[in-house]
Order: sequence, then C-alpha cells, then structure tokens
Amino acid sequence: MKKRTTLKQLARELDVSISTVSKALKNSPEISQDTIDRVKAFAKLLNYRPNNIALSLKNRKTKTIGIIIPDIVHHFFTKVIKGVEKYANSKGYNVIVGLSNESFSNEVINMEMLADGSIDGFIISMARETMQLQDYQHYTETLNEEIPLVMFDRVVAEIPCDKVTVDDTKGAEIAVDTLINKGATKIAILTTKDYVSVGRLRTKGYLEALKKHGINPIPDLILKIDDELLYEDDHLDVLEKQVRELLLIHPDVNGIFAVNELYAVVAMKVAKEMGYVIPKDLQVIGFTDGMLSKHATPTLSTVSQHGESMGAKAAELLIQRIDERVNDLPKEPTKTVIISTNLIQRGSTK
Amino acid sequence: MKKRTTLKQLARELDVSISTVSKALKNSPEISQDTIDRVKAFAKLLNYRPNNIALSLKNRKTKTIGIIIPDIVHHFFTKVIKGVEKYANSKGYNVIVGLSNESFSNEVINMEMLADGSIDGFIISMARETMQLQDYQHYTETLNEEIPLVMFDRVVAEIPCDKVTVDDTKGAEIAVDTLINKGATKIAILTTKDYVSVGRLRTKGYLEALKKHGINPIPDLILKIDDELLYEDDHLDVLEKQVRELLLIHPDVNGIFAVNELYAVVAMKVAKEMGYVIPKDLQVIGFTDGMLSKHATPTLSTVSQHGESMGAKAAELLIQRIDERVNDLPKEPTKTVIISTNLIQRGSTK
DNA sequence: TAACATAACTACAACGTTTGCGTGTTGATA
DNA sequence: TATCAACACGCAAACGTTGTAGTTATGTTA
Repeated sequence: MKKRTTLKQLARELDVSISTVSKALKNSPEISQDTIDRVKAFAKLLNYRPNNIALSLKNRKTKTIGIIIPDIVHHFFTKVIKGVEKYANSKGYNVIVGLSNESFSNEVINMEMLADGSIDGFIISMARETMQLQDYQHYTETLNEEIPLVMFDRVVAEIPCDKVTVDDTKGAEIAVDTLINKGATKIAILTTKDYVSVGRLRTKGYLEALKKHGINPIPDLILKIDDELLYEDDHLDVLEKQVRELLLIHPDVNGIFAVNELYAVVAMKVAKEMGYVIPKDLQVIGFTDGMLSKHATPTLSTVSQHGESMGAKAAELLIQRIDERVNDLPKEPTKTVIISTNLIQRGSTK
Repeated sequence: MKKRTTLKQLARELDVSISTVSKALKNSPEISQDTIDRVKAFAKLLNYRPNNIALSLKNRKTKTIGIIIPDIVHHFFTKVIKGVEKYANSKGYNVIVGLSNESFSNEVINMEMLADGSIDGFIISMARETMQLQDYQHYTETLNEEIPLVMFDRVVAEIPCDKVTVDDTKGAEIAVDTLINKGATKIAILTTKDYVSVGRLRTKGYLEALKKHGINPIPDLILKIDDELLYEDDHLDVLEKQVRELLLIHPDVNGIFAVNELYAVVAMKVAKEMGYVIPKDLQVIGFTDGMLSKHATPTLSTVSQHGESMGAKAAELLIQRIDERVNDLPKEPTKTVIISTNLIQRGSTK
C-alpha cells in the first residue's frame, strides 16, 4: 500500500527535523524564511496534506458530528440532514449518518459504534421502537460520558439535553382553525398511535382548535393509525380502508387534518374515488411540506416544518456544546428551541 | 473536559503495564487467566471502550467510507445511501455524507476535506456542474493517491474506476417499447440537456425503441429541459409551459416518456388540465420509482432503478478495493456493474 | 548445579501530528 | 575576548493503541 506524504518524509528528504517541517508549514517565526520557502515548495510538490486522524488523536476532537435518524428515505429527515450539513460544513465539521430504521437495537448499535471517539457529538431523532419501549439508557449513558447530544423532532422530556422541535400543537391548531374558518364544520383527524410524540401533540392541537370553536370532538373522527410499516409499499391499503370506512359512516365530513403528508394524500385519493370534490366538498390539510404535497392533485395545503432550519439549529446548538466542552466553559442549562411552523395554502383548501 | 477511560488509566489503577491491559482484554495467552479476569472486570466497571481514532491511526484505516452526492433531498439518492449504509454497516464501516449541491467547487471541497485520511474510500455521483465543465481533476488526483473510488449513476467513462449504473438505455427502450405495444403511436420524451449522462442515455433508448418499430423520431417531440434549478420550487412553471406548448402543437401525442418522475407527474398534471384522460388518451411512463410515482393520480408507471441495490453494490465494490489496497493484493481491472431496471406498471398506462 | 524451558509479565517503537523547551551558531556589545 | 542576545533549528513528550522483543522469576532437565 502506497503511503501518503507525511512530515517525516518531507523532513528526511529536506534533511531537517520533523518539527522544523511542521513549524515551517505553519509559518512559525522560529523558522527562517528561507527554510519556510523550501519546505513549502517541497510539500506542495509532494502534495502533502496533514493527516486528519493524527490531528484528531492529538487534539482529542474529530470535527465530526453524528446524526442518527429513523429513516433516510423520508423528505423531512432529508431536509434536516441538509440543514445540519450546511451549518456543520461552514464550521469545518463533517457529518456521519447512522440509520436506526425505527429499531431500538439499531439505534443502540449505531450510537455505540460512533461513541467510540469517532464523533464529537450526536444529533438524534428517536426511533419509533425506542419511544414505545421508553428505554433511554443509551441516551443517558452517552450524556454521562459527556458526549454532547441534541435531539430533534421526536423528543422526550426525560432526557436532559438540548432539543429542537416544531410547535406541533400550535401548528395543528392553526391548521384546524383554518379549516373551520374556511367553512369546515365536521373535521376528522388522521393521526398516529400516541407513543409517537408528534402524533400525540398534533392531536392535541386538533382538539384545542375544536374546543376554541365550541365544537365537540367525535371519537369516530379521530383515526389513530398504526404506522409500523406504513412506508412499506403494501401497507397503505389498511389506511385506505380505514379512511373509506370513516367516510362511509360519516359522509358529511368536510374537513380532514392529517399529521403527515402521506396520510393526507391517501385520504384525498380515497375521497376523490368516492366522489368528493376537493376542496369544495372536503378540505384537506397535511403536515410536513414534501414532494407529495406539491405535486398531488389537487396540491395539498400543509403545515410546513422547516426541516432545514431545524437541522441548522440543531447543529448550531451541538457545536456550541462541543465548544463548551473542549474549552471547559461553564455549562449552560439545556435549551429547547421551537421552530415555528407556517401554513402553506394550496389547492386542497378553499 | 472529562476524558474517556484509556488503557493507561486502567494500567495505573491495576498496577500493571499498559501492554498487559491491552493483551488481557484480547485474551492473549501471554497473560494469566487471573490477570485477564481482573483487568476485564475493572475495564467493564469503568466502561472502557477502545478509542477508535487511535486505532485508525495505528491501522492506517478508518473503517469509514465517504459518499458524495449532488443532493440529499431526492428519493433516489436517499435509496442509494440506504443501500450503502446497510452494506457498509454489516462490514463494520461507517458512512460519512458529503453534499455537492450540484456544484463543482462544493464537490472538490468535499472530496478534499475527506481525503485527508478521514475515510478509506469514496462513493460518488457526479455534480451536474462537474459534468458540464468536464473537469475531473479531483477525481484523478484521488485515484493517484490510491484512494479507492466508486462512481454510481452519473458516471463518466474517462475516469478509470469501478462504476455502478443502471442500464439507462435499455430501461428507456423497454419503457417506450411498452408504450408502443399498448397502442401509443406518437410518443414524446421529456429529457434533460445532453451533458447529464443519464438523460442522454435514456434519450438514446427512446430513439432505439422508435427505430425498432419503424417510427420516425420527430424533433418537436424531444423536449430537452434545462434542469438547473428544477427542484427549486418555482422553476417547474417553465416545464409546465413547455409541455403545454408541445401538446398544443401536437394534440395527437398519445404517449409520453419522462426521464424522471417529476417530469412525468408534471406532464400528467398539464395533460389532465388540458382535458386528456390518462391513460385512455395519453399514456405516461417515468423513470425512478419514488414517492411521487406511487401517489400521483393516476399512479405512475415507471422504470424502477433499484437505488438500494445500487448503493449496496457500490459499497461492496468499494470495500473490495479497500481490502485489495490494505492487503497489497494484485489490482483487479476496474469493473462496471449494471443493475437492471424493471418496469412497474401502474395506472398511467393501459 | 549449570543450562535451559516456560510463564507472565514489561519496555519500546510505531502510527502522524504539535509544541514547549533545549542547544548550537552567529554577530554584536562592553 | 568574554558575555549575551537573537536566530534557527532539534529533541522529546503527548494523544491511545498494538505487537515485537526483551526481562524477570520459577521450575525442569541432564
């Protein structure tokens, strides 16, 4: 195996010591201009570049951050990664990606794999299974080892770390509020099982909006979908069937709020098949502004989460913590930053 | 800053040498069972885990691979990453992601940033701008430094490295062939400017299918779209307008083949607005099987690229090269693996 | 009992850097 | 001509590991 150019090689060939080479490359005043020039020229010739691993070892920091997400084939997470990458790169950090695939054990394995010194800190959105099991030991262990950690989107209060979320409740409330103001009187919600925090919070917003307008919630209209395998191709049928049944029993539903865009699009599809005209008979609003929302027919009104901002903010918080740690600064109390949503109105509302 | 447990600490507290600790943890026969047990117990107590950076330095390999892609907010690339991650993880590798954002300079910067010893090899899909400029110097430099490199999807022949592609020409040919067999007689293609290799190859497949059926290609029906900013929100109008014009001039077009799913979906939207019924009046096939294809109305027939397989294969090839390099094995000639596509028939074809 | 085998360790170098400190040359000063 | 800066450089330690080559005791053999 051919080895890359090292200080040692340069030193040998130039017949000076390693330290001289090192200092020369850094324009140290200890070194004569003459030597500096010679060293630099030769280094350029051999295309010398310092070995980052050696530097990481010496400096005890890697300038790398790890992001662990449940799924990468997912518009929202992808936006977040983009935000993280942008900010991190601008600060000279690299980003290493781990996929939990919604599985608890994968999440644990990934964290352990990276907590071996490979990264300076974590950005994480919790796997669904972890939320169900409520076993956060690997998080607390990481924190105990003083590895900085920022959670985003899927967040749990018990873990004492910085967090970045969206105001799910408020976003949902505004969406439902808007539906009502635009004339919807009987509004269903398509949500997830309660252990998914975002589903729970968005449902809360839905209920609050109803309450505000003096509308009594009807249990039948709250569809808690088990999203275990929803993004697997063939499991959408279940959702379709449930929406169809809902609309058969309550044909006068004239508004639907869905906690993600896929649910919304599927609902529109079923409704159209059943003869509803959107938005005339039925108005729909989703959550998360992805590709589907933009290109569905009709285009979908949706609550935008600003994934990229979330990612950038998470990266910013993390890098602050890293600095705090390496410089032994006093520890700030943990922060939770809430990124505000906004409603994008398109064709599925009046 | 609290420091993690090291061999040195264990050694000091157990009052043995560092090497003894190291060997004991590895069950070396040089060490007495008694000592092994003591060391292990104490190591577990202090939650010792070897520092990966130190190992990387010593072993001169990082067990990390870098993947550089033009955009992460993109279903296909996301699938590829997933495939890479899965395979890489199974071999004990981590994946570090770089985003070129379709920009030449970003691609260069990212490669240089990672080529500092942080990774053992690259998996890359070329930025659009790099394809235009045809400046591949950073690739050849990487190769010169003997850093293994595997390209996928957007590939250029001049760079001597392993490659993974899809049979774009064949896939397109089959798609168009299918349209013809299903009764389409006048088929348009929505493609990209020629410097995007995949666009060029798919156009070639389109022409070959026409030729095979004795149909003369009509220049008007070949729409080469400048996709510079296509995924930016507001630039789809251009595409819409072009499709509309095409259909106005040639209202008897009854088949459209698009080189990606977004073009296909936009085309369907325009056509529906203009009164076409899909697939009765007009059949449409796209390329790349993403979210849009599955949830468009009607659902979109499409040529599936198997991104995940591509990613896995690329990772496999890369790791082979890495092994070859570190073990000083004889160099195999470079390979190009072609992943075969398949046509998924859905609602947009008869 | 001298020679030697064995067990159970320890020392050291190396991976590629950086940096504080030590040191040998100059030339200038008193 | 001693003395002393200033200059230009080298040495060595450190970051955390691993593996090879010693180094001790202890026990065995002829």
